[in-house]
Amino acid sequence: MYALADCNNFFVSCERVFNPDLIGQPVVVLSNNDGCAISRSNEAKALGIPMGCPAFQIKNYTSENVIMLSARHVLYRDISNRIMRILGEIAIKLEVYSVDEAFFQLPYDDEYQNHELLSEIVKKIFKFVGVPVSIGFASTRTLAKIASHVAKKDPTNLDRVKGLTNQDEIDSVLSKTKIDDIWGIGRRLNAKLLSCGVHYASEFIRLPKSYVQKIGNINLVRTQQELIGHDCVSVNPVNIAHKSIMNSRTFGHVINKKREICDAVLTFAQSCSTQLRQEKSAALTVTVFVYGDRFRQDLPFYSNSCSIRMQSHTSSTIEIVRHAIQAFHIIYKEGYYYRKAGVMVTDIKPANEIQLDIFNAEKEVKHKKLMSAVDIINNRYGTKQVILAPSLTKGEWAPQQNHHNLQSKTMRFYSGMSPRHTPHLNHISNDNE
DNA sequence: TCTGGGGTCCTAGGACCC
DNA sequence: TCTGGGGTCCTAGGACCC
Repeated sequence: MYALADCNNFFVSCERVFNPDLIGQPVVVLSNNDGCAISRSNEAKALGIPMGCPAFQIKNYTSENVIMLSARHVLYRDISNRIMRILGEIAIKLEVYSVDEAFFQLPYDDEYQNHELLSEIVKKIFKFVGVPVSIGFASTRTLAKIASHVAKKDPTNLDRVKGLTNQDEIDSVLSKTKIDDIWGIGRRLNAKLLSCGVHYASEFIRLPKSYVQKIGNINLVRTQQELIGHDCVSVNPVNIAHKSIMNSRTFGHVINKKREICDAVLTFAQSCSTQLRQEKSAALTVTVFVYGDRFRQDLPFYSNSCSIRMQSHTSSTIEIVRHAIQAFHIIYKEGYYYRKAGVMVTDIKPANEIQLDIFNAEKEVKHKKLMSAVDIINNRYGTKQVILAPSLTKGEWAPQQNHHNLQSKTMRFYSGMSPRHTPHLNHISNDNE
């Protein structure tokens, strides 16, 4: 039996932990740059505000005053960790799937016993963390996901736990589950399946395997098998090293000054390097991309990307930044306005599997020592205490975050954490750099 | 005026090999 | 005039997830 624990309206629920005045109000949490809605309270959903709704359009949905908040991902991560720890007390093979979701296996064969156990854990999480969680369980992860959906949506389900173990009940739920509510079926496959006359999960599971493979690919076949009850989808545990690491931002406004965009690229490259070292990994390829403003009709649009393969795998900030800047100079075009840029590192390997480059061995050893000193200082005194000198500019590109949840008293619980999560502002405010 | 960020996997097609 | 069969690897693009 797999269970899926899913936090309800997670980011909004986190904000409510710190500001109970938000309870009962229509609240949305906005993406970086205060761009669009990424989490909505039930009240906001009831007003018809869709996921991803641009912030400036929210008022079109209602005359009511919707509370909009800038996201604070550091805070959400911290609350997520607390919830995962509590789940870990009962879970067998906990798989943290995202910041607000985790799969795990259950200890009992008996549905009633499992239900009781999960009901207790839901209560415990709400008592100790303050975030409402729904849990579904079934014989496969895909069915567990549907069960958790049922647990969340059913108002008569007071303990927010739902088991889908009885075949008649599974059939009944699948006959009411629209195909785009199935985990693994997104916008495109939904459209394709609808055009084939398939509307509900119950219809989807009756399609011949070969036909499903033709419409989609092997993954869609797996999804179908999971709904039938064959366990064949797995999730990547969150603690294994990434295969790619990306850092990118939409700027607060369009920028046409090369120096400023380069400054952003430099910052992103530094973040990628730091994360690589945290994961004890090293990358071979650095990719930089720049992007215009796709919504501005009055400006010519330009976007491009460039990948550079370095001499050897590395996690050295100096090497990665150097190549990122090189790539940036290749794709930057004078005369255009830019709205977004990013850096990605790929071809990642564990650092201990890297062969020392015979021609650069001395430099690599030096960089390694320097980087570990930098990491020690930044870990002890706060991130970005030591950065590369060229990045000491004003950060014109910094995203906007203008909607604060002003609860300074409770925020002291989280001292040392940047409430606004605008990394660049942190280091310009430190004169002793 | 204002539209996010960060990941994974699969497949088709091209280049290249013998 | 006639031009095979079978592999591998890489990449871009498309799909999905939160």
